[in-house]
Amino acid sequence: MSVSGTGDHDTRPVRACGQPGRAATSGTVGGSRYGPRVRTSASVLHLDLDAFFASVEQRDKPSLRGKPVVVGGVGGRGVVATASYEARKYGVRSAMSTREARSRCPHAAFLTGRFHAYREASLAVMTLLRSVSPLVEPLSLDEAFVDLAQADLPDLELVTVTAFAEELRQRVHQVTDGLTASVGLGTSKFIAKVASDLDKPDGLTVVPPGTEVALLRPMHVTVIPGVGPATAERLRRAGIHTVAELESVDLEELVRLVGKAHGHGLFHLARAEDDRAVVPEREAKSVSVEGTYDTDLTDRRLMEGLLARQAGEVAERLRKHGLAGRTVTIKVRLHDFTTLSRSSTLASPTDSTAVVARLARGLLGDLDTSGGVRLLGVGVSGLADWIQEDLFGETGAQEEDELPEVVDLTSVRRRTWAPGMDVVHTSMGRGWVWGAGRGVVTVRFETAETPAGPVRSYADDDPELSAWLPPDPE
DNA sequence: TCTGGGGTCCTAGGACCC
DNA sequence: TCTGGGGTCCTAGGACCC
Repeated sequence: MSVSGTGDHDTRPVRACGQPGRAATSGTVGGSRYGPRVRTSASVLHLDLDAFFASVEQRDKPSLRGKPVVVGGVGGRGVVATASYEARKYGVRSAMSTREARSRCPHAAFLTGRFHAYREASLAVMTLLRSVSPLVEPLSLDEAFVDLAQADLPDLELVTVTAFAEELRQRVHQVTDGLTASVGLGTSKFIAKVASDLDKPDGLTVVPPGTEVALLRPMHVTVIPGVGPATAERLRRAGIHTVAELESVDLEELVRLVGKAHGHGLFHLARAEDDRAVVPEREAKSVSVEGTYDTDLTDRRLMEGLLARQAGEVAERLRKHGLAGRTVTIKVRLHDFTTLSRSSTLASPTDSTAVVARLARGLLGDLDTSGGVRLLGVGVSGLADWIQEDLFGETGAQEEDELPEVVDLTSVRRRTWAPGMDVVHTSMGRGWVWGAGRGVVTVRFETAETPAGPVRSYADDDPELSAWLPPDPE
């Protein structure tokens, strides 16, 4: 265990937050998620499992222990997801191409991921953390914040939280059958996360309240989350390298350099001002599937087939989670790595393979792919679950006499769907046309179980829908 | 034959409405 | 009436994170 930032108690005015654990709201800066109301105790914990994927492999395969292990894509265009500490000695790093990792460390074991095993280990850790505090915010399979102000502790004194964190690390080791974790403790998410990085692997770092700024000042600006290569380069050109230098730049100048939201964020984080709450259970905003192919694709029919398959995977995941979305986006990376996206938004959410696939195919049609394509992807965003989406259900179902008059099916013509007027029959039963556009018809069903919905979208050449339609009069 | 996959958030311009 | 804005939604692209 180490305690950072001895001495040098800076005189930064800290506005005390009466109840240390209370979920803090955003600061005074309009729209910014950061503000000066920092906790007075080091009650935010950040836990990071060390070299997670590689460690799971070494745990499950004793022959790999003590040896360089690289987990990631093993194909021609694969990259490293995690390198064991033995492999890092040879310069192997996350996000490096597997090709380069092989040349740096040819004798390493190169493995594709066993995500089932990782998910299982992750679940064991997250379950442990949730048994300790209701406020656990996972960031990925191997990382989480824990709000100790909501944990069952006698107080939040430094000695108390430190002993608690040390015990927690040991319990992680037990429930995962030997994995190690690095832990940071601080007065905010930002500081806890910086702290967990200071003593890796298998370490604990506590940043005492009041010492944050002194800790950060000599560090490079890239310690700040959100400062990646592009932002670091902009700052470098302005002569800003360290947090101390960043702290000396006024807000207007920062906004001019990196934009409004980012500028406000950097302004506060450079002063260790971060009152973001630990938020458990965030709702998904999008679902997507993408793939990079070992050789560039040139055959349009093949691309359409691959997109259709991805559309099926996306739609299946949507249905599995009871979600549906209105916006379908395709992603296309050309041979020269230029990346394009095209999207289209429906009148109402869909979880249908046929609808997503059809839209994806149409969107691909807008693009020139003659030079070859290395990546294809499909995503759905604008998510809502059915119950939330069904606004009529919220406000009360439409009464029978408010429903539009039934239109004689023989008068229905494709491409002239009239929302609220036309009635169609599908395998789900009779429904009203709810929205129409871009070759997609959205239907709202009246059933005994769900008087006001559900809503479902179909392509207008979807067999499930069109089988019931009268012949096109044209 | 450098450069994954799953996400989140932000920006900027145009359409459209009041 | 020669000249508005503000708000929201949509689209495309980019930065960033693990």
